Order: sequence, then structure tokens, then C-alpha cells
Amino acid sequence: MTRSEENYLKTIFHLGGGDSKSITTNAIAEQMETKPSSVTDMAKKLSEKGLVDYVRYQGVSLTEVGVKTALSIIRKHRLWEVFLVKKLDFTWDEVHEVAEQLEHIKSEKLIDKLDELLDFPKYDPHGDPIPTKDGKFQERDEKLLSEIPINSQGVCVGVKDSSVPFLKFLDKNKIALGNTIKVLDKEDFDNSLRIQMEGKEMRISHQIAANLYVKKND
Amino acid sequence: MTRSEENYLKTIFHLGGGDSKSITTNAIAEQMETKPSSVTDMAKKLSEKGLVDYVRYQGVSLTEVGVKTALSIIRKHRLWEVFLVKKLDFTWDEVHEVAEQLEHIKSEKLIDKLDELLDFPKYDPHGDPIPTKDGKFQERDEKLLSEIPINSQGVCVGVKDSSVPFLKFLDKNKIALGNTIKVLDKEDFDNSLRIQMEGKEMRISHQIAANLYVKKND
DNA sequence: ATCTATTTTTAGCTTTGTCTAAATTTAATT
DNA sequence: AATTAAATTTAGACAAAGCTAAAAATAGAT
Repeated sequence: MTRSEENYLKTIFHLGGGDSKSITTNAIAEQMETKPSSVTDMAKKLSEKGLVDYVRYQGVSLTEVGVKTALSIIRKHRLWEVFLVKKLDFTWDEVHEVAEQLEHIKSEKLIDKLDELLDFPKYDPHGDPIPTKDGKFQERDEKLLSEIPINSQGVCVGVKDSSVPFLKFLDKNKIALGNTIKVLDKEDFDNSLRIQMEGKEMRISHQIAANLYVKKND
Repeated sequence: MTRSEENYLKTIFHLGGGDSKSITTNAIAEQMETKPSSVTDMAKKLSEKGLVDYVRYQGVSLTEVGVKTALSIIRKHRLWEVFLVKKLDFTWDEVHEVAEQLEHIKSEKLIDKLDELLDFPKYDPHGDPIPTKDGKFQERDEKLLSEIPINSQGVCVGVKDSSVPFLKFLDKNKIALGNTIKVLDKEDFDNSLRIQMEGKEMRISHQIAANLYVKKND
């Protein structure tokens, strides 16, 4: 497993190729900021190795082994993210880049012991679930804040967009995972929301609400 | 800085190329288990980049920048080794391989914070000094156990050979860093030593004694 | 000082992962 | 059903890092 192969598997998984859905070379190329022709080359290679099913001109999807491999990389990525935040005081907008490197370190013992050190966390700093050693996901019934009705409330449990600018915006506005948010009102005109959070009232745009996951509790 | 370039710098440093001593391509090739011709190629490349001084047929030595770079990699390697032992319960014979991977992770913040988490350790699990952030070494006046006179004693502070078999041998014989060792007698015939360690008497071969560093205290 | 034996370099080839440009296939539209 | 636009693949090239085999330089021995 080269680093590059691992990155392809991870990307294909994130684009939905784990559910035997075909992902186009174009989509993969765009996501990875590379060229479709390079993706084609790698598709053949991964197909040879039995990690993806590849049909010319149709795209790729992960095989069972491919899914398992992708999950193990995602597991490593997210565990390292937790480590960086919990043990080394990184902020949630700083962890991704470093975890992209750390996820490729090869040592089963390392990752098992890291998991133990962190007390077997279930979610990473962005609220994304950490697959277990045997590749299981803990699903959670979460909804986008933009999709829950007026007067209902929930706990903020994750972000959909985990780009640095969005995360910094959330920090600046004191929106953090764990906060309870209540939808007071929605504005028809621009779909913005009036919310109550930790005692304070504020207005957020639809774009923000559409990137925050909440777990409803009423 | 590619991974490969970093490995070359580290090797050259370990072979003494930091003291403007010329290291032959052959020596480097042997150490790295590669071919002399490959070393020549890399020597040119590193020379281009100003990291080594290279004279055809004479060998390479590190420039000032080269030394600084090598030390920063060695610093990372040794800090990760401490992390693995102190935080993840690795044994001292397991850490090298994983640290070889971790040393190439690029993030200044990561290594600074790791240093802090570990409480700014001065030595790695094998007793090798950890360079400071600004590339200083803490020297220690240590001697090989094989070189101290009869009836003197010292604390075991490091190993010269840190191969897995040697480290496992030491574990098996309860020889650990921190132990106080007294030389009771030397055998002329095979240069083996009779020593007293932590109350017990034992005999060790010259080869063992020549790979243990002690700090004399009488 | 010359001649070997050894060391080191050069030249040319291989693999991995990428790219560009051209060719091909698919899909959409009339 | 034919044509065109878009997506995808192929072919050929390149850089990095390595290798082998041949050539060149050095060092040691006479």
C-alpha cells in the first residue's frame, strides 16, 4: 500500500464509493486536485490489486477489501486528530493537515495504543465518527441545523464542512460542539435563522446552518 | 526536503559527516543498504541544494545547513521514541522502526508540543541525547563499560548498539539504563568482565561491555 | 614509476506517479 | 438516427529514486 494508493481509497470512500456506487474519474480528480488521466492510471492499478471495481468509462467503486482499507485509514486520521487536540492543544482547524501525514504511518500497535491512550474516542474533533478496529461505524441520528423545524432544539454534534475558514468562523462566534441550539425563527427571504445558543440569541445564514449537525432532543 | 534526502542527511551525520569529515559513498551505501551509484546521484542533488559539500571521488560532508537539518530530524526521531515508550508502552526495541516513519512528519508545532508533552526529555530510550530546538547537543562524559578500570563503577546511561537482539539480550539479563554497575574483574583470556549490578554478580562478554555506556561516579 | 585492485562515477534503464495532448467513448440534443 | 459536446482513456513524456554494467579515478604494492 503506497501513500498515494491510500489517498485514492480514502477519497473514493468519501465520495460515496463504499456503497458500490460508481465514482467518476473526474469527480476523484477534482477532489484530489489532480488530472482525470492520472486517476485512470490509478484506477487500473487498484483494480489489479482487488481494491476497487473499475469499468472503463463508468468509474470505480470500492470492493469489500477496499472499504476495509479505507476505513482503517480514516480511523487512523481521526484518532490522530483527537490526539492532536486532546494531548497537544491543537485547535480543530489545525489538525487536518498534520493528520493527513500521520494517517500513513504503518504500525498496528501504534494505532491500538493511541486509541487506548485517548480512551477509545468515538468521534473526532469535528464530530465525525471514528471507525472501530474491525471497521464498524457508530451511526448517530443527526440532522443539519437547517433542516429542523422552528422551536425544536438540539445539541451541536458535528460540522459538515470542516474547512479552516468555516471552523474559524465558528470559533469567532462561540459556536462549539456540545452547545445546545434552539431554532427560534426562519427568514423566508434568505433562509437565515434566528437561534438561541447558550443563553444568547443570534442570527446565522442558511449556509452556516446547512453545515452544522445537531442531535435533536425535543 | 524529500523523505529520501532526509534519510541521507541523517545517515551522513551518523557516520561523522557533521565534523566536516568526508564520508565515502561506499560507507553511506553500506549503511543505507543501497548502491554506491545511487549515493553518488543523491550526493550531487544534496550538493546542489547546499546541504553537503561534495567532491568527486572524495566523498561528502555536511554543510552548516546540512548539520542543522540532520539534527532536526534526529531530534524528531528521538522525541518520537520517547513518546512511544512513555505514552504508548512500547519497549525500547520496538521504537526505532516506527520512529523512522514518524521523524518525517512535517509540522513544527507538532514537535514543539510533543516535546512539551514529554516534559522536554534530554535523552531517548537508548540513552542517546536529544538535540534541542536550536540544534544543540547535551554532551555527557560517558565511557564504554569495557574501558573503565577494575573496581570503578558507574551508572548505565546508554547503549552503543541499539539493535533489537542486543536490546532484548539486555532485557533478558535485567540490564537497564539507570542501573549501577561495578567492574569486579577482567579476564585476560577473552576480555570478559565480572560485574556487580543491583546486588547481583554476573559475567558479561567483552562484546556486551563494549556496547554499554556508563557514567563513572568514582 | 608503473601496475593492479578497489572505489567511485557515468550512462542508460526501471518503476511510480504524475502530466499533456490526442483519440475514443458516452451522453445529450436535435 | 445523426451530430455534437463532454467525459474518459490512451499514448507518450517527465521527475524522483533506484538499479546494473561499463568506464574512470584513486590508492596500494611492487
